[in-house]
Amino acid sequence: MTPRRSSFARDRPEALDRLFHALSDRTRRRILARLTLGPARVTDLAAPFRMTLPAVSKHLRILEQARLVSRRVEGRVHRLALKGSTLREVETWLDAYRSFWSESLDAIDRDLLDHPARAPPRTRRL
Amino acid sequence: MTPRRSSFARDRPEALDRLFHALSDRTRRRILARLTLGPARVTDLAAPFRMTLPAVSKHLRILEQARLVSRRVEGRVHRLALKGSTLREVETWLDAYRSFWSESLDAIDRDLLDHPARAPPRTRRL
DNA sequence: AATATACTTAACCATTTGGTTTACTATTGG
DNA sequence: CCAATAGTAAACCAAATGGTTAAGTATATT
Repeated sequence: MTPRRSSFARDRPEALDRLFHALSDRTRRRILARLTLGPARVTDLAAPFRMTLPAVSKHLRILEQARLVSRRVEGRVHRLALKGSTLREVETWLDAYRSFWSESLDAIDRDLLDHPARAPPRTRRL
Repeated sequence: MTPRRSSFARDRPEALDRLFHALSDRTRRRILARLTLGPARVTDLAAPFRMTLPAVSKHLRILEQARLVSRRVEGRVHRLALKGSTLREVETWLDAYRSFWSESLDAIDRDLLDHPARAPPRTRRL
């Protein structure tokens, strides 16, 4: 078993993987927040951070590969801009789960109501 | 700014970090999708996957620590359930960016309109 | 032409991740 | 009591992550 498949299940980190992974780092989220104010150069984006420029450069590449930012090279300056449209993909993914938080109960609670385990079977009030 | 901080910025992976990281794995997203159908036991959740039970167990722990699933131990069975309410936190985070995709243009395009670099300054049509 | 500026690339490192196998700890059922 | 079942824990491993320093490549500036 485990048919062909070079190594593990991490062959090609599909789009959502890259997207969520890009968002899972606080530095990268701060960069995105900064970019809501408008496009910026790499040096400017790096300024607020205590890390070196190459470190920020890597973060930007990750954001770029996740399609969360776009890059325009103008001479020696790289101008980064937010690609808000990609965040809509997160929203789209979330859509499938929206009903699970617009309902007032989490699944576990619903389950409790359906099959009360040892709790008194009276209607939950309060 | 950025008060004492022992080593790097990875002291305590704050809630959003854990949340997005939990979502950045395809296996974990599939588990969440499965849980929209209702609570399930570990073995059942593991069944569709080609990995071992301990591997799934680890994924579940990550989802649990991200507060995306809740666990109820009933005898020797662990019953996992979706905690939809946590996904609302992702939605809340996304709120700050909503205007950037409801507008028809990405930031880079807006910037092009504001400060046309070398492109002809005529109104973009098409 | 020479220097400064704006970045990236490369090589390296410690830690984390996602998987494995091999124990181990409950519970449940015969 | 004994065996099967449901799951975690521990030890290990290769690969990825997030950072560093040092070097390299263009483009501006003087």
